[in-house]
Amino acid sequence: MLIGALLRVPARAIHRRLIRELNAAGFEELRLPHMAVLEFPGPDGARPGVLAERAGISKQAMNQLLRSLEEHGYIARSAAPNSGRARIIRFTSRGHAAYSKIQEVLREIEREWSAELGPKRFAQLKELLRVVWESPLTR
Amino acid sequence: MLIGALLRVPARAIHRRLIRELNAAGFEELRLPHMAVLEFPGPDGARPGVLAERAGISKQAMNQLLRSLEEHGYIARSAAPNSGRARIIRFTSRGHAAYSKIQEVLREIEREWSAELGPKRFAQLKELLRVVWESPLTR
DNA sequence: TAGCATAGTAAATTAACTTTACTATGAGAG
DNA sequence: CTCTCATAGTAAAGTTAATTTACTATGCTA
Repeated sequence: MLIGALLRVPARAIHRRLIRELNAAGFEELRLPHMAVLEFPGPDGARPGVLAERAGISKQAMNQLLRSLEEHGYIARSAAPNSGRARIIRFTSRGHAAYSKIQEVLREIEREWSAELGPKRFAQLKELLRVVWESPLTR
Repeated sequence: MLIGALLRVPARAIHRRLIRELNAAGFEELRLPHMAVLEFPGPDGARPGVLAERAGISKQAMNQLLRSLEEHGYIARSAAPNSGRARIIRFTSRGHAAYSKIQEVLREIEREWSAELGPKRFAQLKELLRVVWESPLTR
């Protein structure tokens, strides 16, 4: 089994479960594409262009996601201080609640994995992934 | 850092690199959605409905991907033996070549990761991911 | 053999992303 | 100072990809 499938399958399982549990928790408008905005480290305080780059989509596509999230009351696009053109994304309270829910589900998933692998091996797994993350490999 | 981001970011990096290198190697029609068909363990010998379930998309969506891949000469949809309605997907030689290219790129990525982490830690990482894979966690 | 479930397909619709195009701001050259 | 050019953000149009709806053909079983 090559590394592609080994990473892809669990990553996708987590993604789908997040959406499912968010929808069940009352955040019904959230679809998979919205996760590009909400996932770690979240949009709060960031600028649209930075979010687009993070997510690996165009600024225009990000703008559509942001507009959608704004219409549904998750975020606000406000003018940045000290700058005429820059914008800053801010969570509304609903946005904060959704983001907290995501964290909560992820922590629950971590508990489950930890139970399955044992705490020691789970910590090892996270540590190895962190090393990969911080290396130039993922850029 | 929670497990979601730790898995998602490298998985996406691999995904994008695969597309990039496939396109550069002459498989120019392949887009990201096609990967749902081509990624491990590949469509060869499988039935459309099974592929759809694997990829987590509807049978209809899978059918569109298969038609697109058929039009571009990667696969053939042939009637399954001993059954009137079932179909079997078969790689053409071009499809085989693309699939081999994917394997090749993945092995190159594994070499890079192995060099970065060291062979021992890389083997550990794969082993831990394999345990996760085989557990009920990813279903 | 009638009724029903399943596999596969297709058309229409909806959703999501890219391409193209524009405005406004800011930075630097002259 | 002001002209030019690069950058941030946005929007509309067009394209691509997905779902929803609907249908045919096959096979099972009551």
